[in-house]
Amino acid sequence: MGRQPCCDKLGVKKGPWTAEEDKKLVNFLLAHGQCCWRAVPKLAGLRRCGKSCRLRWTNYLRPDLKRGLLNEAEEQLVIDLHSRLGNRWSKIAAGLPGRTDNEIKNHWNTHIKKKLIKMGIDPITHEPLCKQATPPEMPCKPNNPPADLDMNQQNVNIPEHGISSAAESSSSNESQPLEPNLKSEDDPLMSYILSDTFLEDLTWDFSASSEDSSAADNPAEDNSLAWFLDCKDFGVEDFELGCIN
DNA sequence: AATTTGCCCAACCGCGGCAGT
DNA sequence: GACTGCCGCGGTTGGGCAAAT
Repeated sequence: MGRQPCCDKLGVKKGPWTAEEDKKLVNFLLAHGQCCWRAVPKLAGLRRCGKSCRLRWTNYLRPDLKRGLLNEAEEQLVIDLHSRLGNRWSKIAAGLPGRTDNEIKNHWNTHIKKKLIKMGIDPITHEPLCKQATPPEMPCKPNNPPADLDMNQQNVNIPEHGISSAAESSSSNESQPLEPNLKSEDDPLMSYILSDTFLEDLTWDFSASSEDSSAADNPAEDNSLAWFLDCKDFGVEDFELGCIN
């Protein structure tokens, strides 16, 4: 037989994460590290599947993440890496410390792609659109490049090989810091994580996990204790809690 | 001021590769 | 070697928000 399923389909919460869930997950992972995603939700006292926890952690909660929009240099680097790697977002993200594949993918789809198209560059091949079998409505050259793209005209130097001038291109737009980056103090959770209180708070508080606020509202779900006790199902004893000290 | 429209991004879904049994 | 499950990845969705009307 194979392994046990990663999560029970029943009773697994979906949708947006609450601050309380974030706190539990961060507490757990910072205290014990990432060992086995399947086990994390139960050990952390969360009604989520391991996959969801991993995603939340890697895309949002990791302390080493940069917050806010990609700057010009990063954007240029993404374009360059994409021209060589294609849609391998995880590989691209590896070249931008502190950025996630999801973030880069989103930024690409919402910003960069449109910019390139407006500039007459195919966002897939990175070739000028006029070199290809262009749709009739697609101009070879941007007829009226929007003013807000002027800054990119000289910057987006689609590379055929090697990293293009990301560094120098970034300097040309320093006067316009797109948007203020989200500061940690703006985000209650990140503020909490970075605070001394958080570090002092790193306790193995399983009792907290058993009091799910939603359970109080819904007696049918008030099986948190059973849920937590269920940990034995995948064998806490077998699970080498040596990684959890 | 109320409603509509469009954009952005966090999160979910499904698949492929790898590893355990 | 076959089967089963986990992990990681890329694609997609939908809710929230701001701008436009």
